[in-house]
Amino acid sequence: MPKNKKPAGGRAAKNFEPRYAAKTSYQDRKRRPGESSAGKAGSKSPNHRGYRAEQAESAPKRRWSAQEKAGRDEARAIRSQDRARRDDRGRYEDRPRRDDRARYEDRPRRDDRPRQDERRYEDRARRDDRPRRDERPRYEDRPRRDDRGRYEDRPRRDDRPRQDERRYEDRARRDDRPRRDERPRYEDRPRRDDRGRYEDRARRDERPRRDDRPRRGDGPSRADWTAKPGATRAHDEHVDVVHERLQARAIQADEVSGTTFADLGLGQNIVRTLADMGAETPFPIQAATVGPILDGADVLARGRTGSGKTIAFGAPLVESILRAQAGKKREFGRAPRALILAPTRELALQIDRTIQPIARSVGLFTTQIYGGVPQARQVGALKKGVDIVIGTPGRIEDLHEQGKLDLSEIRVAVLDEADHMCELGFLEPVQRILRLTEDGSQKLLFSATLDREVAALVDEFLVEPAVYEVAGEDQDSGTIDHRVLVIDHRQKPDILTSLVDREGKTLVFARTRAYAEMLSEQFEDAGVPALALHGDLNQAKRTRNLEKLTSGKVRVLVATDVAARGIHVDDIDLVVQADAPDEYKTYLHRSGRTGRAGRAGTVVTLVTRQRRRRMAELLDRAEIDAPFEDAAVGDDVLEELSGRQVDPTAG
DNA sequence: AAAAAAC
Repeated sequence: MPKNKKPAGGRAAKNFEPRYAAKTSYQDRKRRPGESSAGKAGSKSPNHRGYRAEQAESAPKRRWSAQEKAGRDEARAIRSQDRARRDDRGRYEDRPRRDDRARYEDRPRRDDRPRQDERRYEDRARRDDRPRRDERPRYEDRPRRDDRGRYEDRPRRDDRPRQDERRYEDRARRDDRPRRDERPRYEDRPRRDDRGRYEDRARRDERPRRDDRPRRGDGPSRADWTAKPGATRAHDEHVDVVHERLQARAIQADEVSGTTFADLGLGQNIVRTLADMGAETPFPIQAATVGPILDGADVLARGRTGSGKTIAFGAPLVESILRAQAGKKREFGRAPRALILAPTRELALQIDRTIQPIARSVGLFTTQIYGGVPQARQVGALKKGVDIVIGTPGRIEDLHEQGKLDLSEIRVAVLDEADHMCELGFLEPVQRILRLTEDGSQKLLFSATLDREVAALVDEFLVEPAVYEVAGEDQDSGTIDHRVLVIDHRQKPDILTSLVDREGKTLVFARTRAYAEMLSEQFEDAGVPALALHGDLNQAKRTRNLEKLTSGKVRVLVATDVAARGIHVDDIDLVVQADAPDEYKTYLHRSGRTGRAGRAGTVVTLVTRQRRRRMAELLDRAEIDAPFEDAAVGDDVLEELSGRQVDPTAG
């Protein structure tokens, strides 16, 4: 394949230069240890091979000590290893041809120059011809570090706002920047007043309070949880902060039934590709958001897990970019026009798998930009030019800082799992990235759990955003059967093994990487093939293990919350939470790995007696009804949940 | 507190 040859040739060509440069290090070999490190303060400990007594610094030239010889031999050994390694790089064929070199006869005669190993120190340029060692500025006399521009004296950082401290208020005023009017105005759309506008959302106090609704048990009220956002309990326990829900314009499912993707404004090629992917007619969330996105509005959308959010933003995004590019040539090395940010690499990869075919159907290119894999391919794609970048914040910032990713022409930016992207650790990189996009770029925020947590981004980046959701589509109305097993802690391993020993695909969630790893090994040992998915694995393994679950080569995957959000595997029919989640949102996302696109699924959460109440509170916040039942090893409930036949004669 | 996210 010429494709393979090209990079190889390129590498060889590149190596050509450094090999000549390598001569320098060959010359280095003539140096003796004493000189090469002249002036440097040797090791202070007498037993160290680099040890040089203080007075050696100024002492007259003398013979090599045994110690120095040993040091020299060792240095030689290291250098010859280096040489061997060098040889591994440049291929023999690529090295300078023999004919290019001076012919043997023409080279200095053997006798004219000492052989490498015979060359003696004395044969080198005479001391007198060179600056004498003692005449050279001594290390001590060289400009002191302190004499150079001191860090403190350099232009103060404080003179300009630090990147992460730069506040929205300090930025160019909106009015000073290109007007948003260049985009199709959202106002021109019909039914504008029907929208739940962000600004108009019902104020907290005006809405029915959550505690007015039927509650399970007597846990702290929602008001208690939200009264002081971020407040901590007496001990260092994590607090499941419940953010105010955004009021949305609820799309009635029947309101959009009968609508087609074409009706929504998508072009023929895209519609056909969607159909090929199995999306014949739009899901409600898609019917709700495609129009506004095509109109250029900033959109917040909440759609139940597995409700088709990726297409809801992906298809109109491709259509928008296509329209904006209309009539323009596809330039080599063009800057990307759309950016999709995701919280995990797996999710970024998966989004690309959905969007790439849609984009390609109209001649647009996508690329994944995420960490854990070599940059070269990603940079190569960017050099050729892509239209849509899909990735995770770290690598995107990295490539931007390296000048390899130009974000200045991004006109549509999407945050998938937007509320998660607003959490500690994600928010700031996301803000920095969004600030790099084109002024007035369209922002789309999607999540199954979209709440006021995204306020930090909404207030800075979104203009008159509308919130959409599908009426009656909260998590509890879905196709998922929620169960809580109250167990004895000591039986947990056996109960887990019993649950996962089944036919269907099972996703097990563990709180830590170590426990996820441990559980997968435990299942293996018990004869249930299982793999792990967590951040301690290299990306190749992560990708492979998830793929093995998708393809069915393994039916049990034990994961940390890296797999909690967005990951779509068609037919996971059981989710087991080996550790109960800390946050109601985590519960919703984890459980959303099953019951995708209307399928049935079961979520089993294991809790100990002590955690019972906390779990009840969490489920209350998640607005999920789940029966609690005691379970022990061998109980029928384990058989039932795992889908194994319960023996009717067993009583 | 853990997990994720860059080399």
